[in-house]
Amino acid sequence: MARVIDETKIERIKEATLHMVVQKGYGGASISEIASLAGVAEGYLYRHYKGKADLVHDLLYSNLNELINQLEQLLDNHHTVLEIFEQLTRTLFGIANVQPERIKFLYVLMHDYNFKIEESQRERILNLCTRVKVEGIKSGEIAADIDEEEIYLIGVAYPIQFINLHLKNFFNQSELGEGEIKKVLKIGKELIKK
Amino acid sequence: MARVIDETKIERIKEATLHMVVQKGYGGASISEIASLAGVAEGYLYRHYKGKADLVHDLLYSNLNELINQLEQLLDNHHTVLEIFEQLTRTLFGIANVQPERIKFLYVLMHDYNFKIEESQRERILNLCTRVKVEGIKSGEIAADIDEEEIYLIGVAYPIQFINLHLKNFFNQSELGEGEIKKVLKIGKELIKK
Amino acid sequence: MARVIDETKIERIKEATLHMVVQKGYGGASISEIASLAGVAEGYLYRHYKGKADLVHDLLYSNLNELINQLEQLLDNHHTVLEIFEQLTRTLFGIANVQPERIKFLYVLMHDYNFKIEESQRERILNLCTRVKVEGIKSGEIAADIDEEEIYLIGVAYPIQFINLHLKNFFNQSELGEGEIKKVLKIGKELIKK
Amino acid sequence: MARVIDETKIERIKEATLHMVVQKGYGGASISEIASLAGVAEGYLYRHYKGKADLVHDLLYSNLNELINQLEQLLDNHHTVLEIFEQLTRTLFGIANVQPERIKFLYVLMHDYNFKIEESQRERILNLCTRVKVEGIKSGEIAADIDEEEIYLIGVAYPIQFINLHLKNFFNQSELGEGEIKKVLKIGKELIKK
DNA sequence: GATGAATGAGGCTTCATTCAT
DNA sequence: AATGAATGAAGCCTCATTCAT
Repeated sequence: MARVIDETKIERIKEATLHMVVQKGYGGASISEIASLAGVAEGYLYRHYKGKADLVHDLLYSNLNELINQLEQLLDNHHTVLEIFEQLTRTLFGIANVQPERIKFLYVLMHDYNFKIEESQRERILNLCTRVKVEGIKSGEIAADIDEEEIYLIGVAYPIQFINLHLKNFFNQSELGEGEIKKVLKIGKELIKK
Repeated sequence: MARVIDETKIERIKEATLHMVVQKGYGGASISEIASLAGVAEGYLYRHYKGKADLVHDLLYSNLNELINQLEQLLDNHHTVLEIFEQLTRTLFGIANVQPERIKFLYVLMHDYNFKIEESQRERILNLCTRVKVEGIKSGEIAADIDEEEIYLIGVAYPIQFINLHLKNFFNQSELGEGEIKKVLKIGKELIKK
Repeated sequence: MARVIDETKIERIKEATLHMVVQKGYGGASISEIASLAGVAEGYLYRHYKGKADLVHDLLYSNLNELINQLEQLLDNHHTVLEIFEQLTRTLFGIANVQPERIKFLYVLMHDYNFKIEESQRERILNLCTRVKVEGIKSGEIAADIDEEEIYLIGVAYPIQFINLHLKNFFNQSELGEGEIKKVLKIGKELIKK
Repeated sequence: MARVIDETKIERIKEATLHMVVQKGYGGASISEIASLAGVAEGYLYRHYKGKADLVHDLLYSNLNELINQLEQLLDNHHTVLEIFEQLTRTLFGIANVQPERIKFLYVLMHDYNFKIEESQRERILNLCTRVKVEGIKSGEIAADIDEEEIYLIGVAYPIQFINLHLKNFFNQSELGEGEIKKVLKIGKELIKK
């Protein structure tokens, strides 16, 4: 009877939000700009999100979720730490090359002191790191004194940092090819004993 | 005499700004709160800064400057890459323990896609990395294929990332003692060949 | 058949509107809440009313109409002023005990400077007062200098005021029993000479 | 040094608020209309009031306060219930003739189910009624079974109701002269026992 | 020089109303 | 006939900035 919800609109809102948050940060991204960029009425947003915070939170949550899901699958299918690090890095580089703003978005919000990651997601990340640690120690790939934090820093934070440095052209090297993957993996490999 | 009072005011404004930006982010920090925290009239601020952006920019610039100066001195006095990495890490941890907000401030703004570091500062950082690279290769401490970027990432970005992960209690480990320094240096050491 | 369903819908809309206006005031009552409370589509409302104002206006009109009709019947069946006052008060108390929201609704809107009572209804009320006055003077129950206004104030406005003061617990007395009816009537009786 | 607060602006805001609330009710009165009527910037309001509710609340509070103060003085200076009622009525009529909107304002908000009078003020009103009751019973002017509520209704609510009926031209009698005072007092007198 | 009163553009949000289905 | 998705004007409010004093 009534119009059907136009899913492309919601998709456009998400894209526009991602874009604006990356361009101007959470505070600088305005609802009116997001709406106009998405080609949607300002008020329309509020039919799907409680407000700006909800919108951005939701977007962070789902992006992170997708990433975590990929990581979990990755852990299910690969068993050596080296393999895992490599696949993880390739995954992140893959996103960066196809949807650089998605990586920027995660990067910007993960470094914002006002945006806490959902507790459940923090726990899932922690669990992933524990799995890597346990399997790595069992197989003898990594030393016994390596902890989750280092795995996270080297496996996730470092590649993201690396990618964004490139996207920002900080060292005037904007490519993100096989050579860059190698560079990132080099650090990961160092972590692995012997 | 009048000058002295002024300098105190400017100093208080800088402290207040640092504090508010860290607590509430750039967008959330309001001029009126900053002024009242600094015990200064709102209008006074505009006699010294063109506006809020200018104020924060200036603060980022001077904080970064101080840090870069310290790094330059460090390079003048220490010659092995290992030493440099260690002193650098100790410097950053020292700041984190005494003025955690300064580290948070740098962390937050360096990751913001709005706040580009001054070109001159970027160059100075680049030069510092080049010096480390050159001396490291000359002394045989690091491999020939290491580049500035990696030195920056491992020597600066990684420790800052590490510190902030702790300040955020992401892995429920908030201490920043000798043990944590060791952990950070371990990665640095891995970079150094054989 | 379809008609029957319609009537229920309209009825439900009226109930929902009454409820929401009483709970949140005219401005605070939203069409979407009213529609959802009535189990009706928002758009449906606009097939029967020009808008929110029209809806509420109509509701005020019909409620007032019902009350005026009751008063007219009352006047047809009772002849002494005293009797009329008593029956009138009992009628109002009756409504207040069974449908307190109806009394609140009338109370709220009759005192709102935006909602003018329809001219035709004002005239009917005036006529009712005139009838009471004329019959009262004829029978000698009330003084010749009593006018319509006083009859309205004492017979209608005063009881409604009294009831709402109780519904608001202004004097911490929320009951509306025989004792309260007596109290109200006492004032009415005073109006009646000798 | 800086500009001095322009008290006339605050005064104009108060007047404009009173006016708009009377004309359109609390919900219908908009900040932007109030500000423009007062000839003041919209944001200026928020330097003195937390928001719209605070502004209107404050205005209701102070208006009511002034009235209650007058009533308290009145009670201090006049001792028979009759005198008190008369002076009270004259006071209210006086306001109505000079500042009709003040009376309308009180009338509108006292009948709004969303605006509760401050508890302290409710208590002061209650105390005033108690004083009248006690003194009236002591002097034998009023019956022992009269309670505070009736005193309030007859002494305050009834005159206000009466005045507003006139201001609304409900019975096409807009004058508020000596004759109308007499009419109101007649009801009051009835309350007083032989 | 310094103050803080005042401004007003622009932010977020609500909601009566329209209209494609 | 009925729905409810979509709109956008308008509401409340914040706050960087200006400027009279």
